[in-house]
Amino acid sequence: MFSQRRYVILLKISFAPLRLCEILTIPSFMNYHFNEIEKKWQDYWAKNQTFKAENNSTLPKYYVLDMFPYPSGAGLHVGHPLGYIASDIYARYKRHKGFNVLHPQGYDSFGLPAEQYAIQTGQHPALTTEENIKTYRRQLDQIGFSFDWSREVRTSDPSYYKWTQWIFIQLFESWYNNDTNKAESIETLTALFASEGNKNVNAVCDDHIESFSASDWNAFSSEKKQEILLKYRLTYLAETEVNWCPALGTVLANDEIVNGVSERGGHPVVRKKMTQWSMRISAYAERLLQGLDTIDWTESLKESQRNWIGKSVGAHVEFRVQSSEFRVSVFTTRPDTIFGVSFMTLAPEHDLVSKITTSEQKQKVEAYIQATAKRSERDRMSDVKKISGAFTGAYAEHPFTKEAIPIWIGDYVLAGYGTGAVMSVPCGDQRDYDFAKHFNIPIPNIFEGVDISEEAYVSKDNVIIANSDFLNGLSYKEATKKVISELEKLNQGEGKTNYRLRDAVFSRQRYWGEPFPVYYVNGMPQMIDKKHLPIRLPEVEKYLPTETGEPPLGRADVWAWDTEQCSVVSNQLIDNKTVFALELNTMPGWAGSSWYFFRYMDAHNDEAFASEESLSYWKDVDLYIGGSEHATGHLLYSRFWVKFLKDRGFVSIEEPFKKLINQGMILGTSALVYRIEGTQKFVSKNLIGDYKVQEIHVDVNFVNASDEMDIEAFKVWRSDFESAEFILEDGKYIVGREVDKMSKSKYNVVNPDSICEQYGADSLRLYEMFLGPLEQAKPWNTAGITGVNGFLKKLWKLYVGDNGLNVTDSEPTPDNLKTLHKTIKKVEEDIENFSFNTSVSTFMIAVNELTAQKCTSKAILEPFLVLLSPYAPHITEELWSQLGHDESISRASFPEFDASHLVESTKNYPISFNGKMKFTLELPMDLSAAEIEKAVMAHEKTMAHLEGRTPKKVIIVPGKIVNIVG
RNA sequence: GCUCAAGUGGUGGAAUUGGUAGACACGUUGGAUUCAAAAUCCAAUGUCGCGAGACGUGUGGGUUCGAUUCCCACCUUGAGUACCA
Repeated sequence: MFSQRRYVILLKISFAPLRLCEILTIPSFMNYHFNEIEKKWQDYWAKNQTFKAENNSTLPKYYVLDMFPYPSGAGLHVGHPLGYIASDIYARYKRHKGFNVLHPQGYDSFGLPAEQYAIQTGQHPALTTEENIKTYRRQLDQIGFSFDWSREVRTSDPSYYKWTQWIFIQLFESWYNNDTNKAESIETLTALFASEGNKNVNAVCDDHIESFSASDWNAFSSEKKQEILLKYRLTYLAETEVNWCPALGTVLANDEIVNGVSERGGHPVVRKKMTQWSMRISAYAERLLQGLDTIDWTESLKESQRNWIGKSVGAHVEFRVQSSEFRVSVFTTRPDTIFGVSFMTLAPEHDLVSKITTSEQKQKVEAYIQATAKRSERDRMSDVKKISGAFTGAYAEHPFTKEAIPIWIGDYVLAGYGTGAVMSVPCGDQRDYDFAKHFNIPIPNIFEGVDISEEAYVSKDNVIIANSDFLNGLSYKEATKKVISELEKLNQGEGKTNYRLRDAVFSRQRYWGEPFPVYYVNGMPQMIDKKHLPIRLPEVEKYLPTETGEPPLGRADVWAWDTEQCSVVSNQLIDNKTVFALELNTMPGWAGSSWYFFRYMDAHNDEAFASEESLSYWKDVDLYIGGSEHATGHLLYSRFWVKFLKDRGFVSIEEPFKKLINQGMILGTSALVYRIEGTQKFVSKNLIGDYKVQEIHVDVNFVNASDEMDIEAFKVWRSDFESAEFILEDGKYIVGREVDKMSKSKYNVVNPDSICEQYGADSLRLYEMFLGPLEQAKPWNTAGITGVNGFLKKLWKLYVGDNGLNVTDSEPTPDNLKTLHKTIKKVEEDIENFSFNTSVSTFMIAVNELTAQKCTSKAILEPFLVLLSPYAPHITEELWSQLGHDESISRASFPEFDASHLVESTKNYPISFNGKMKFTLELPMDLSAAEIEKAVMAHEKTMAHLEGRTPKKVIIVPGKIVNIVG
């Protein structure tokens, strides 16, 4: 692993470089020249469109998809292709197994980094994106993926985002009917309104919608109607409190915020009221939850979606506020504890606060509200433990006892969840308990035989309610049922299910995203007619949003859409009599990625996002591979859009991704050198001792497999190290190691280009799989690649000898057959279970065995190539063609496993035990009678324990029972 | 705090209806080849012990003829989530 430079020096000082001689004197076909082979077959595949998938076939379909990449400027490092290699192996395997495989690739090419780069350099994001895609494509091509590039999609391509805009219009023209439990055309809603008003409409919609009759509706003005409908549409415009990130100049969705700061850049985020487009994903909360049970995803991923959806079952309860008209409505999961309520708490932002606060308490309450408003989201999160609050002076009335309950405000109650108010039961909730203790509020105990002197009793299990009138003696379940029915009688509550899932904000104040197909007339949003799509991004002079949040599209004078309607809607005509204005926000990053898997089915369709035929043929993604960072973003939004498209009859599937695998991240192994503080002396790792040293990351390419650093390369690396001195151990400088994320700043990035150059793509593919289990995070270490590289060289030698091809028509020996068939069995099992790492070992063992057996039989060596070809497609393709095949090896079918080649010749030894039970011992033929005797004797005791069980077949080897077969 | 996942040699990791722990690879050591290096090949390589042998899968218990595997408690690490009523 020495650098190229060092290698050149070695060549120079050696006057008879043997390697060159070898190359000069020996015919080239004898050695494994991966560079030539890989180039040759990559060109062949491209030219022959070997992996082009057809939309109709008598073969069964199989759709293997990777999460498409965002083409960043840095290009690929060795961590990126991991998932692509795994999916490629699976796709190639499925082709061998006789499936019509769809395995496409594309780019999620709208996004913030291209825009940031544009802001800094003034270069148009489309240009940098194009450049980056070229680099990605070159890097992907050299790894030998079997993608069908004829179906490539780019989310920033107008012919693609035309359909993203189209789907947006569909969402706008739909509402969610709870009675039919699906989205319907907005026309069915207006028909209902016109015939019976909104009394009987059971829709997912905004809160606080006034009720109206049919005649009211028919009398409403057009604007009024639009305003009402907006509250029902699946994408709607609303003034909501959003996560505003001033540094990025845009709003962020909940899943784009990590620990109170923006996921990208780590900038602070504040709450701000803005008018924004939102997606009514909450309508689908229950179906998104239920659907998880029908798909084959990892439990942990399902769990994080379940947490995100956050279903909680409980009750909605209303408390009258004494001597006023107001009611405080709360959501609780513990209605059974209603007799334990000793106070109520409202979020400081709650609407009622200003209305019910008494004049004596006004000053304190206002001071408290101001103090909490000042604290950012992050501060509020960081001192969770601090208890604070204020008494409003108002009292609520208990629905059953009619006792007065003081109403407090406190910032431990969140305005955004439930109703923003809670009924506080200190004996049953720890936060209520702490609050009560802090403000000396009574803590009545309503649990039988439970000590609450130190903390609240929060468990729902093994609890008997006491001191609770008609609930006494009941369990949690019984009491909950009972109290809900009593509340319903009083018309002061009902059973309710709450979800944590919020509607998703869909507007971004950015340039590099999909424009909305929207214009406004008198403030009301209108969809631009579908025939004018796509609405293209206009040219602007500056890509930066303004500080106040005005989107960069506002700078556009001319919109690049040359239709009649354009001239009507264009901003230039804003002074006309009717005021038209375009929507200037763009869509968020997840818009384009929420449906791209359908576009691959029919990527060039101009009439629809995909034809009905292609949609009904390919249906859904059978296998989806990608990182787990999309658990609550992309994977949830995609499922939402698919369910919506199904409801409206555009697709026939309920879930887009049948099986999903998260590949683990490949980490970098950083190398560290130790500089003695204040000097230019570097001390080798094991000699640090008492020196005070400073750790410095050094380029991993200067370090070999035994952690020895190339000192010369280090010195020329950076000018300030030119005069470096070294304290060596055994003449070597040994570096320290540390595992980090791969990043430029740690100098631990390994580029697939240089790996392909030095060892070849087949080695890279095998090694990435060999590193460890697909789903696990694991550090990269280039040193180990010599192992798989050596394997490929051995493989080549097995097929190609000094005098040409080693393969003959000779009969395979039983040993040959055994090696082949155990390999078939293992590899097939491994691929089906996605344990690609262990099959690499299996191949190595097989090649060693076949080499030792001096196997030349075509009947063995030919099917063996097919087994290996998903993993190492280039070398197998080359050998396949040398064996005389005209067609690509990818057309060959997977060899059939035949168990008879694995079974040792056996003889059954029926033995009886205690004169009653009979066991059949299957033993290898070559076992001597004495050994059998010994085996049975050694397990006399064991047998005794088996007595009384159903007789079984016992397979044993000397000294041990290996298996008990039922 | 809660939820989930995982702890095995110097390193990455094998081993499941409970049955020879450490496959395979890296690294290390020794040898062959070479003027020399690279490459290649052979051998050794869990720990202790000259050896027979003993010990050994995070810790402590349990079930079992038998536990890396199953159960309980704990410790550690990683990921997600966080005042969700």
